[in-house]
Amino acid sequence: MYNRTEIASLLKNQPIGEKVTVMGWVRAFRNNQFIALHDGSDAGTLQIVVDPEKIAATITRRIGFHACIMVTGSFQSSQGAGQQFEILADTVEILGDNDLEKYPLQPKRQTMEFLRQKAHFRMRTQTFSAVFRIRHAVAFAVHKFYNDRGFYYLHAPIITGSDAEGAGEMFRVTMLSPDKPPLNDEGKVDFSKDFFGKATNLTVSGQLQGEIAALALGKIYTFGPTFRAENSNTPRHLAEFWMIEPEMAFYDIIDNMDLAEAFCKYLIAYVLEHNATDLAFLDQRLKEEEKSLPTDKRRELGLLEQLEFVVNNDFVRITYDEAVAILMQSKPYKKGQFEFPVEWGRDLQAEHERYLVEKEFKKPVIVRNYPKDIKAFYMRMNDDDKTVAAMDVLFPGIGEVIGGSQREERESVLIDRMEKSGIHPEEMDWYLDLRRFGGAPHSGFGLGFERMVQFITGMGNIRDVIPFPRTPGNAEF
RNA sequence: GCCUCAGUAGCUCAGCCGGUUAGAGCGGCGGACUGUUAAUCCGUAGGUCGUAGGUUCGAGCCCUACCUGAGGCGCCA
Repeated sequence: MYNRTEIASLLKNQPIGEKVTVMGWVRAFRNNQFIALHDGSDAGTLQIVVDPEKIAATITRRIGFHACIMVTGSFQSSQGAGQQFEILADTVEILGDNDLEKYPLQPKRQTMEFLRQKAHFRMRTQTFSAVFRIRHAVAFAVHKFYNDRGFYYLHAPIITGSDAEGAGEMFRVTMLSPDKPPLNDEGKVDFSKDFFGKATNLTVSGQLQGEIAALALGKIYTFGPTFRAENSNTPRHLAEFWMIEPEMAFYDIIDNMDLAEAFCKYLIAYVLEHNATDLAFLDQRLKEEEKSLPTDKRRELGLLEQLEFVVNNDFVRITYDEAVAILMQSKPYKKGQFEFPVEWGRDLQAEHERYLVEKEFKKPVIVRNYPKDIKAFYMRMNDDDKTVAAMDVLFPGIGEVIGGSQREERESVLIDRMEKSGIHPEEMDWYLDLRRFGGAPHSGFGLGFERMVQFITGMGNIRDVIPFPRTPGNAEF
């Protein structure tokens, strides 16, 4: 076995004077003498000092950018100013040469677009290793948050047979021949001959299954991949993304909003506490990037300042009615600068949401009680008979990070809403059963995992916070 | 799906009104360097100008189509 020590452990335990072995990749080799080595265990690098009298030139010649090496030597306080510790190398062994004439990465700033094409190498960069360490931390914090509050982790199915989830275009799952599928009497594809005996798709939401569980276990959450076959080409959409969907019995829309706000703040606070070095690097990266922008296009708050601000301030809570009233009083509305009309009954457009979050309140905003006609059938009808108990959490920069609602628990109202939405109640009999037999008031929401990671890391494009992005026309790796 | 912009060396870009042999920085390669921190210094090799047509005496530059990428919008998380 390898008797090696991780860099993170050395920096923590500081075994001054001890002989240690480290393995990792070269980030820089300066003055033919100083190696900056990283092994993924820590955001930073460890300096290795090479004495040319101890290490042969045949070895030092091969110490290049991102070459993999093993070093044995003594751990010491550093004489240089840039770092606290270093290893004085006794031996250096090349574990993996790197042919720099062919290697695409370079020790310099490279664009996200270029690195995205090299997804098998991009995690080696400081930016992406920081992003993916934080992605891990957020995922872990999700489980910790719910576990600590008595929620059960429910594994919703990836392949589903229900076609009424209503959250967007679905990817079909089939084993039928694409050339000659079996046809029924009407000349249409006969999915009864397919693997599952019916048409099946990749899930667009675990909510409906979540409701089943919540009405037995009380409080549950799902956390898994979700698929949307929408032709969405934006920096905020993926065809395959991860979603967290808590569902709670005996929660009304206000309880639901309280949980959503606490959840967002917890995730951010967790990363602030556990990934300070990574965040500091990303904060700096963002500041550098914004230097090239005109002053009015720069963020008002730095990344760290913004995260602290969100954790330490209450989200603004307004109703849809209030949102429309505020927008109608706004300068851009009066000057005719909005592209889309503001009118009760129309959905809020991205430009309207951005005005509320970034100009009017300058903090996260929760809008609730939307007109029934622009929201899904399962959302609970309010007493005014015009709005439903839906809520969206809007974040600066990325827009909607959470969408949720109190669910309609009254069978007759639900059937009425289904019929008006063009959904056949008989196809969702099991869903109606939940109301018929011991139904309970309940609520839930969905949080887009990548959007939250995007907000926390300050990355501009959602494709840069998931290891292998799937978008229209792209499924590499 | 709609709209806008872009594609020139490995990367990031410049290239004037269409006019000789297409440039720079970084990176690579060769060399120097025993305290460097985006190391530095000297030298050097890299190009079918996204693809296919067209206009023209002449196209990196103008026109058309397509491909790819980015941004905005819509759909949403």
